[in-house]
Amino acid sequence: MIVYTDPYFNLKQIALSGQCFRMTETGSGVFEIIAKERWLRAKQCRDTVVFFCGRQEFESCWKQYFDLETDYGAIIRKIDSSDAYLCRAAQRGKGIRILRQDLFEMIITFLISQQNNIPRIRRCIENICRRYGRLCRTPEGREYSGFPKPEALAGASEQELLECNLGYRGKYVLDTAARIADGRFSLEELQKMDKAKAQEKLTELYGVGKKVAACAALFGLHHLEAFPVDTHIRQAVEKHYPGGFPEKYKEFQGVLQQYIFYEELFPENTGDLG
DNA sequence: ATCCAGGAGTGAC
DNA sequence: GTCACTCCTGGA
Repeated sequence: MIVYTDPYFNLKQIALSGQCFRMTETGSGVFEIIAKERWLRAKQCRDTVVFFCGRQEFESCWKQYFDLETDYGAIIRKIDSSDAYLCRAAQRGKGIRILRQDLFEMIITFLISQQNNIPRIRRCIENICRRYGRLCRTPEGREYSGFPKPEALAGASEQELLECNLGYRGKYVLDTAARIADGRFSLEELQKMDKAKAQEKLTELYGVGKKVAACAALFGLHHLEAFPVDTHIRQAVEKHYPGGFPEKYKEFQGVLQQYIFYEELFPENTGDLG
């Protein structure tokens, strides 16, 4: 087990930030996270997080997953001190980090997220994981399902995906998984691509528009300048930045988007430190 | 009941 | 390029 202390790392805030749908709080401050086919339990108390895993797994997997090498304090210090709204949002959501999640998982996840609510997004994802993901076991022997590989999802039928509760999004997921599985669409190329170009390329996928592409780039490619605009963000930006979101934040505006999102959806005391 | 939720595709103009 | 309409579903 690994003990890690950082004032800019809060599991509860990350869980509420809407970037990870397979992270659940199973007890007070205790979280279980599934990423690809890996499972982790971690417990937070104030600024300290205990990872229930070995040094090797922490170093090779979770340290990177939680982006622990990036200095989020440095990002927050770049916020204009005269911008009271952004300062407050960042202060409240300072424990959020941009997780380095799997690109395919992010594309499918945010395809499902469109015109959808969080509890149902979770259910949809669990459904496809149970049906098409590899069955795995926690160190204690409990079963869980990994996120399906492109080939596994590509082998689904539209009817089956309907049964997984995906609704009209099923055909998007099916076509996208098929194109990635058979190589018509290369995720490897996307990794090497210029950042602006990568988002444009993502929208070539059936069912992927600007918003989903931005989410996939931010959470799956760690392109911090990707700025997903949903209804909440659009309203907040219109209200606080009538001239548009400041250009000076461009290279890390995806992080700021997370702070704004958290501030708008969880104002005041909800979702505070665990 | 109607509306809308963390959108995108399609066709009409 | 910009509408208006539609797509499943469930919760308010």
